[in-house]
Amino acid sequence: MKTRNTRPTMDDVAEKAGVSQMTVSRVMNGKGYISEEVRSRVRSAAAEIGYVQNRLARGLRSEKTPLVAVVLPTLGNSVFNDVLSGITDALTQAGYRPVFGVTEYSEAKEDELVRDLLSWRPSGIVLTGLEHSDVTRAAIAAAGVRVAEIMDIDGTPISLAFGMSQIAAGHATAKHMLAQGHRRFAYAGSHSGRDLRAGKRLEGFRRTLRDAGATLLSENISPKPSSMMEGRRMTAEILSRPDRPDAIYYSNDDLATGGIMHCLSNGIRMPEDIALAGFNGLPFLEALPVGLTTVETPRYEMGKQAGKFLSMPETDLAEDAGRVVDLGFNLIAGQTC
Amino acid sequence: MKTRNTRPTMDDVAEKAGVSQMTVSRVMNGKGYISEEVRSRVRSAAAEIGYVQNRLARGLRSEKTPLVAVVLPTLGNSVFNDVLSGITDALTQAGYRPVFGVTEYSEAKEDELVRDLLSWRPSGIVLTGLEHSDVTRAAIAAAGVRVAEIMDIDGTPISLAFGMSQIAAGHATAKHMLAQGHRRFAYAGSHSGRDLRAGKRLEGFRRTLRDAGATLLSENISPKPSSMMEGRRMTAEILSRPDRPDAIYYSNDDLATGGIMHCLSNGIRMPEDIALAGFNGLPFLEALPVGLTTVETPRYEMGKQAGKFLSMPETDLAEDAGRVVDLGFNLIAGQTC
DNA sequence: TACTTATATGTTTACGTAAACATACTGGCT
DNA sequence: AGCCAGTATGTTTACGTAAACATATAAGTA
Repeated sequence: MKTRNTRPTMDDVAEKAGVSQMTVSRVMNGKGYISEEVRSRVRSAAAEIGYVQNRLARGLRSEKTPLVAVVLPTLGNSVFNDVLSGITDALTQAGYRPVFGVTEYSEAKEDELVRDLLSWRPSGIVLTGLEHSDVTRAAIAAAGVRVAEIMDIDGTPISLAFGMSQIAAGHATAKHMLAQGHRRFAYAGSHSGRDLRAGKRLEGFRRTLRDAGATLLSENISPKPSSMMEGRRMTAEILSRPDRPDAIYYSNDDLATGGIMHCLSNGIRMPEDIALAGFNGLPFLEALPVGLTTVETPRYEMGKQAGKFLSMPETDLAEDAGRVVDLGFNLIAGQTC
Repeated sequence: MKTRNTRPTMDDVAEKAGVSQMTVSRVMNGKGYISEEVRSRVRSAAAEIGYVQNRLARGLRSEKTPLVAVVLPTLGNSVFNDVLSGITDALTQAGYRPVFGVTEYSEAKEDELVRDLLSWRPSGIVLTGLEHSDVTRAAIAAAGVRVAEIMDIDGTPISLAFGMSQIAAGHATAKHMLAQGHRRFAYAGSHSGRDLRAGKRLEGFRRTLRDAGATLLSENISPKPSSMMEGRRMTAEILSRPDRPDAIYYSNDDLATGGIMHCLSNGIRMPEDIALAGFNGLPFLEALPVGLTTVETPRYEMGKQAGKFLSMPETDLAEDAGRVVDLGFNLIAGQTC
């Protein structure tokens, strides 16, 4: 008799139920033929001794796990909260679990993180954006996991991307601002410009201004993470310069909201004195005294669809390779421009 | 010779480097004595064939994993984004990874989720709040994992809790509102009242009103998740009743912000016509036209400390058992009461 | 009747790793 | 010279599970 003080295993359940370990395995996983009588005997034996399966052993033996690695740049922006929420909902529904980490917009950290997450032998991985190092690409290819890239569709995905065109969003914003008669622009971004999606929006924005003959006076990039306070500070600084713009494009709503705060506190009229535009379409904007012009994005949906894709029973990946699912965006014309 | 098309293992690295598998293991984990020469040979062999360790096998053999299970009620509230962010930061620093799931404020789902997460043999688990079923308690005890409970300290933790007194927060808010001369109150909550922390705040609030002889006219609980829109709707409804309160206590800032929106849209003055108070102290409140009276909580810090605790090298758990770390809160007196 | 087929269970083995237990070679110290 | 401690490696084994391959009984079919 074994008086181990380790956690009960299938062998313990088997002994208790008077069957073989394999029979217990079959009952637990609902595979193969099991008589009702044995099934219930095993079930109650398991319950009685408090058996909990060991996923490590299961994953090792079966060479697959119900894990999906999730790589996000940050949790400091509620955008990724929505994305993660979508992913989690979809995965949970299918019995999968997310394991995740944040890169803080650093490629080196992404490499490291992806490598680490792959060591759990997940069946899928969610990456943010389409730009990834060769190291990461190689590691993913070698691991043979399903991949979903989210947020961006301007480029060639490894497998399938769920997102929207960041360039088009920048373009749309510029077009809207130009249509309101603004000609002298400034840009305000954060994270030292390491946010590549923001960079693409700026690219689309810049190009559209150039085509229209308008000027982008300055591109202001803070090394800090984005926040309302930082947006406020940056706005104050931009507006204090001799070469004053008549419109500011922010890389996101947090910064832009800081801009609104600065203007309200200083009696600067929007859009007469200065026009502002943000990006994301966060819910709290509705409660602001001034409606911010912004671009609403299907964040939850991106996560949801990516999660669904990764938790789908094996479909033919080849046919999806390089494809893109454009979930679109929605320019919301507010009162700031 | 083995021409497998599976992923490379330590055996493959060992063969390539001309050493034993155990030596590879030692190099990878930096344990035991290894000569510089062999170390570099193994390293380059591993890099060359793209070896990635198998954490499942490692965890199975060593009977421990660098995983921490995280159980949150929802991701639909940015509060838990901050908490998760703190947890993730602390864990990542220590080389741990979070695996998580959401309960949607359901005890049954918590039981199921905890059981599932424990099957990964995590070394620790983060739970939200102090109320857990016997099933969950038993499973955790049997698993022998370290436990950190967050958000709440009103009760007896399984091991160690990082949070603040929800009851005291409700009390403080009531005290503040009473001091402003309000006497007739209404409460607005969400999630069908399944949010137990909100329940405790209400309890503290209710008790304080009673002690002061003030009346709580109605407790309005929406079955929906909290959101600004729902708060707005509820506020409209509460204010349309014959028995009109002169103050509303909301279970959180989202609902309260909806209240502000309703008042602003309908020319209802705050606090003259109606006083409002929320809970959480979310950053976006700073950008609202009216400063909401609320209670700011150390969300990130709760997560951070919980994560740190769980990723600490084995400390004596017994001495911590049942202890509580009160991270406090901060009542912010705004313009709404 | 013999022979398939469906049902129900058992036995053996391998998944990749690290713990436990060898083994062997160095150099310094008695 | 003999011995011990430190350094550097190897061999065997077990972690808990499920795949692969038996085996056995009952029921249906040629």
